[in-house]
Amino acid sequence: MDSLYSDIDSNSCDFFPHSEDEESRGPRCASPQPEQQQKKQRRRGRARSDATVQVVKKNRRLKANDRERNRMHNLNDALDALRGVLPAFPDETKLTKIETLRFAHNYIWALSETIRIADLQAGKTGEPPVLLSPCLAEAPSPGSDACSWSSSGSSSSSSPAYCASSPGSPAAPEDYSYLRQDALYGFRSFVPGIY
DNA sequence: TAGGCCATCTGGTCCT
DNA sequence: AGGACCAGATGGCCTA
Repeated sequence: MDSLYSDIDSNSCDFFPHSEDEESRGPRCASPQPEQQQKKQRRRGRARSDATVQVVKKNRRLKANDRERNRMHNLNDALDALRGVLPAFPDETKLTKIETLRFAHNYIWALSETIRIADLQAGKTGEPPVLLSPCLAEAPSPGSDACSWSSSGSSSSSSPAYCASSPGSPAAPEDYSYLRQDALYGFRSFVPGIY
């Protein structure tokens, strides 16, 4: 990497001719040459243009690296924003990238299920449908105590517990443990073939 | 020390 | 042509 630039520095006279005229006449620093030296000079001229191309390529690469870095930073910012809207875990450990995506996926699924079951129950009882349980509606804010996210408690992917059965009486926090458990560990049973 | 996670670089491909 | 996107490679840091 340094060698490229050190070449340029050491041969700065041969690079970046001031004009096309000078280019056609040969290197600026060159003195009148016999034929053999002129051939040599042509080779040097070729080498010079090659090196110029190298420099241009190098600059493009550096710019591309910079863009790629920014792109990845944007991606990480978006991932952080996603972590911000997901329920915070009691242990406050930062989710890895893959965990964040998996958890978000399952969290959306769980919310959808909550709506679906609430709709079903509303249809049974004749009550107006409950879109979101009071508990779950408050739960997503990180650090919120409205629904603490217990790592203990029973979890069942086939028959998860919901606190929306009685809108006026939020269920125990343990009812949401399946969310966390399934999000990170039992996720595959929910969405087969996602991996 | 091995394995996981991450940031960065890089070359290829596609799109505008 | 240049930028965006992607995947592979690499090296550093951290943890069990």
